[in-house]
Amino acid sequence: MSGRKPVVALENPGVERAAEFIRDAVSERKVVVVVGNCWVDYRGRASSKLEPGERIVVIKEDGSVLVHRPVGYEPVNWQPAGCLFQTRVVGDVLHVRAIRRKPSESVRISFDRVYLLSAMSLVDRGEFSLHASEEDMQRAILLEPSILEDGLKPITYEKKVEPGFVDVYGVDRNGKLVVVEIKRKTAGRDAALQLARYVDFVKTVANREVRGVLAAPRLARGVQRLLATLGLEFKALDPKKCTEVLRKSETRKLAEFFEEA
Amino acid sequence: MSGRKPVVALENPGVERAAEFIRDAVSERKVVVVVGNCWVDYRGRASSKLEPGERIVVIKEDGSVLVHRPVGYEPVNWQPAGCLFQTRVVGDVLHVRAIRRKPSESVRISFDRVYLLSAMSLVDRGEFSLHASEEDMQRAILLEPSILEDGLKPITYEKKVEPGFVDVYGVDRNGKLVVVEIKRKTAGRDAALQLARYVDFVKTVANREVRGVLAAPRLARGVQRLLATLGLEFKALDPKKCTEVLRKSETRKLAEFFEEA
DNA sequence: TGCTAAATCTCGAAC
DNA sequence: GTTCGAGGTTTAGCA
Repeated sequence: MSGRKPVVALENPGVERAAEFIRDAVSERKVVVVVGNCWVDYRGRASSKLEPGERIVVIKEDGSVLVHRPVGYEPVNWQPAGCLFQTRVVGDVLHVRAIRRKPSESVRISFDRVYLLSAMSLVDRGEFSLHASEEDMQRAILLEPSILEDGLKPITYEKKVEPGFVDVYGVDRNGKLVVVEIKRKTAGRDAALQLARYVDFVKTVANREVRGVLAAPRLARGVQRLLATLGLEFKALDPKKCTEVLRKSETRKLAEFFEEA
Repeated sequence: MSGRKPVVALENPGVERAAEFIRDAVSERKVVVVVGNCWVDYRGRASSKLEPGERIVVIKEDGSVLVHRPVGYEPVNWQPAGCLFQTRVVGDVLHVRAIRRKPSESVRISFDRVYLLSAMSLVDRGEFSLHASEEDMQRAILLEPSILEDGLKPITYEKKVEPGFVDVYGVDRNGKLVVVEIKRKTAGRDAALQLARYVDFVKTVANREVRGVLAAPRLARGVQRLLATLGLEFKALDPKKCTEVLRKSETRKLAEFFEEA
């Protein structure tokens, strides 16, 4: 732990020193950050020219490049992962060129001054998750059933059936019963089978046709076919859209909703 | 020039020192770059959680924030310009919170170690231009006339006529003469009137019917009606599509093209 | 101000 | 590999 030095930084290196440093760092798959006065020429899907100014340039270990001005969310120039790099000095100017195949394009960044140059070996295994709880998604459907399908009218939720609880239970625009199973992330075979059991149970109790709808951000591989076999349906439901619905209707309470309906 | 120090950097500052440094830099509207081990919680249009890992965080002078992992073009977390910042230390953890109103959201970045911390006053007045010159668009039409309309056959280009030069001059699928006027951006009334003059000239010389086509990314307001009045046509032509055509056919030379035709 | 269309879109999954 | 669709999309152009 104490032996590791994740970041090495140089202040105001000459362009020759900087070129050497960048070449080494890129070949060692390190992340490189360069702050300096530069201009940029891009040619590929489109073409662009950026006149000189002071910017931050990031070269990542996967070969992606970002040129950031002092303002703005977006990079002014960039290149996605997979670039090859050429670094060389011509006169007093350091040229860093990122080359990409398919589509064939290149970004050339030219520095006449480098203020800060650093190379880093970053360890980042942290998981990233976008969440919207299953309960959030359920509440969103109850508040705004049209996000699932037009004309859907929820009757109850968390209804007890044989094997467990039906997430949402309602009637579609044609008066047909609908059982909805919600998954907050990719729905697997288990979700499909669980829904099938619920549908079967409701069918025997109600003694009429029942639709089964699996609502999830996406389906796992092969589950679409399984659903077809089971006579069930899939409806893509974006957790973020649910969060939006909740935010917009956060003044309306669930209780009020059912009173109105 | 020699007195200006655009970038100040600290290596391995403690979190207390880092907090103070960031507070000062942000209040002075400097750009701040932090490299360290951090985790991120976002709540707003959606919600997200990023487990600990080593990343690069950039806070720009306009109040935008970027959290970059060691790979990938896109930031894993971010916030657009206009954020307010809270920086504080709790225990041994440095929390930087970016708050945005409308939509109300916040990103909290928590560091337990900072490897590199720098603040910079960058001067960037350089102009950025995405180009596809009018000449590029002309060459694209000559190489691939179908991007304008099927069956179009160019005869010459830059043809001298009374008031100037016709960009492209050709014959359509029905053998009718066509005069094309190209504009690389929104075409205004002037472009329409210029085209009208060219068409009139060619009509008097050729003594037969002549179509006038204005090729541009779009029309300014009211120009569509003016074109109709003048008996001219508009064809949307995307500069980027032209660049694509040129890239795909860059081995074919213009001369060869005319020899083949 | 809100909507619509484009972006050097990027990114990932399905086919 | 290519195509298709979503994104905390963002951003720019108009009604």
